[in-house]
Amino acid sequence: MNPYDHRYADPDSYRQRRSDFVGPPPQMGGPPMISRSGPAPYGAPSASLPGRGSGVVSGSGPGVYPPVGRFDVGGGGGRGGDLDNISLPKQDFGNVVPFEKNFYIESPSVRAMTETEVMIFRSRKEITVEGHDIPKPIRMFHEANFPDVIAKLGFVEPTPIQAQGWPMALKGRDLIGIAETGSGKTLAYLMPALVHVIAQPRLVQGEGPIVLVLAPTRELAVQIQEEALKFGSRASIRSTCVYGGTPKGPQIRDLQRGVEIVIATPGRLIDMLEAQHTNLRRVTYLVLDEADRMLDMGFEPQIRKIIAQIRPDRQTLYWSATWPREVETLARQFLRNPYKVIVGSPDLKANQSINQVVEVVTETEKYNRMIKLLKEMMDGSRILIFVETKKGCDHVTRQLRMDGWPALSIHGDKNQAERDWVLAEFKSGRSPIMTATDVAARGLDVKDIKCVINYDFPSSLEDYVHRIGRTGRAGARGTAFTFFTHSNAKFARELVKILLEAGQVVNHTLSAMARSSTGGSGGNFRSRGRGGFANRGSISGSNTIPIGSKRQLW
DNA sequence: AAAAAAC
Repeated sequence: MNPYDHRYADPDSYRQRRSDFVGPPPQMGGPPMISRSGPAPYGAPSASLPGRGSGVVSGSGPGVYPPVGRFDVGGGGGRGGDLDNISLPKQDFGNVVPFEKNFYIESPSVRAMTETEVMIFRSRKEITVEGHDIPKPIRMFHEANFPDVIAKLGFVEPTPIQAQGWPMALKGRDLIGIAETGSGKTLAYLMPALVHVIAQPRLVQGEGPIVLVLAPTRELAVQIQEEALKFGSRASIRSTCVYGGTPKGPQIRDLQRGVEIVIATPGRLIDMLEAQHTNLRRVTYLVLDEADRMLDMGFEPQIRKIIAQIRPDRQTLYWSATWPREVETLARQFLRNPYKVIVGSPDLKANQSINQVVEVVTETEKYNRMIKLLKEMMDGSRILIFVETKKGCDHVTRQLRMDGWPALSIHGDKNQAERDWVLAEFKSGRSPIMTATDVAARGLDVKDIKCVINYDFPSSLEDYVHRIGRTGRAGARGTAFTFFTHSNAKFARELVKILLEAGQVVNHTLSAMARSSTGGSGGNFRSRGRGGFANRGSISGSNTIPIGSKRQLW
């Protein structure tokens, strides 16, 4: 029996409710209804995809796709910079009421583990731990001693990050959790979050959330909340998602009715705080998902602002698949005596169940190369194509459609209604090809993505790892094709390391580039990305390596 | 020489 189970003895007083933000609200003029009969024949689009409210496509071209391009520029105005100028009222945490955060009850079976058994378990699961007073890992779900109300969810064996992360998080300690994409990180922090909420005094009118989860994209925030709803509802724990590009009304309503868990993107949350639609005075469990991204230059000022609103004795948890050395110092500014748990190699690592194929090509060869790949692969399963810029993304999408491929694109210059719609089309398989910028690089869990194509190499190796991690999820296998040009030479060495570590065959042109490249780790994380010129001249000729045959690919 | 994140 868990000592905290008696709290919230009257779960009925919690009105469980689904948020209604999924799907384009009509007032936004979202993509209209789709009428289709049966799956689209590939290579010959017969689907009558809708035009958008105001911008119906001219009838020329193959099929009537929604226009490629941006629909919502101008309306939104500048995000980012402006946000950094907002200052929120300073909070006084001098006299806060203490709260409970240590809920871990070590099971007898866990206590019985000898140090040797613990070592063997950790080494077999490739778990590395740091910190003081580290709890033993659990081997079975029931050993976490979750409250009954959330314990009966049918789990048997926790994933490695959960096996070690749950006891750590349940102890109420700060935590840096690093594990590859698709390894169960969301539940690794959501389950302890539910336990945490159950043990806190009930919310009263005017109080903000107890748990705050921050995420770098709107789609990811929505996805996390879907999980929070799925598992929180059993314990009558309410959650909502606060993010931009969608009307504020419903979000304000949720916040004011009271929600124990808020999942948010930083901009809209700051907006809500400024307008005093909510406050963070009751937040005692803070999660940064994709934490390295949340702490990079674009986000850091906003994160600082938000964290300054939260009591310093909170529990703070960072999660990511990638954790560049350079963020650690900054990251620890917001942590107290944290644990660190790493699953797999502490180096930058890719998911082992992904076949990674890198081709060295020239810019002009990319498109035709991709078409060849698509022809080999296209059987209706999902293919995700990453392009570096929004403009490039539109360009590739337009080209694909003109050639008859059922492609839709998602990026940050499209309005949220279209982003939601495109993602839904891709998830359902109605539109099996999605082109995207890095808005889709992190965290998105779409089932059965057969293949990721990096049409452009990303601006960091962390992004590479996240992008290819959209395939090969939850134990399935996947393939990632990457076009690599001379201008990417500075990444060659590190890329080869990642490939070797994942047991991949490295093509010799890339090896040659790695040997002659001056590029080290790609520079400092916080200034990485742009700048730096490739080491040209050391590579001669165009060295396209033929891609493998079909059977080799999956 | 970028993406993302508010209105």
